[in-house]
Amino acid sequence: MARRYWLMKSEPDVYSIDDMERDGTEFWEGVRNYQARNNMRAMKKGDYALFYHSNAKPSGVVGVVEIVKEAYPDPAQFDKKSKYFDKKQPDAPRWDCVDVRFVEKFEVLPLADLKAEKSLAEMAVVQKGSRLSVAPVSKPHFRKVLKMAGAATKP
DNA sequence: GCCAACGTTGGC
DNA sequence: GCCAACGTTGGC
Repeated sequence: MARRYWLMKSEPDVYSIDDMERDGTEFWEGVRNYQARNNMRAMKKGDYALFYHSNAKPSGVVGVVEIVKEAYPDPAQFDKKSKYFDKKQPDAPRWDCVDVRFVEKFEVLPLADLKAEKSLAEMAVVQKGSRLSVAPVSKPHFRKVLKMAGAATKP
């Protein structure tokens, strides 16, 4: 099965690419949107994802991570102390997370640059009002973004 | 901080 | 099942 590609958003105030680099491997908790969750469930070990900073100055792609563990129930949904605790269904897991490993960090490639690049017009993150925090990325788009970012990672 | 674009909830 | 109200995301 060929490797697939994704984009994962995180607010740097909550969890940044620098945190990712420091931690090396981390579980991607707190996804509370069904479409995003379903995308995570489709992830396979070895897939690559663009690490995207949202609500940042500027927002944009800042690095690459690799999926190292496929979807399993997000422990945060059972944790009363977590802000991701699921009050509605604490006994019936609805939410999943995956484990990701830091691969590369680069200079932020701003959303404005992605929007200005015509060949990326179909990419989910540049669509108006896109709120999807975990989205698939086509191989050509993934390659293009890496190239624009001057990344060392080879798809 | 504002607000557009969604997604979810809940009354009916 | 409809849809208004509400909550959240995220660019600017």
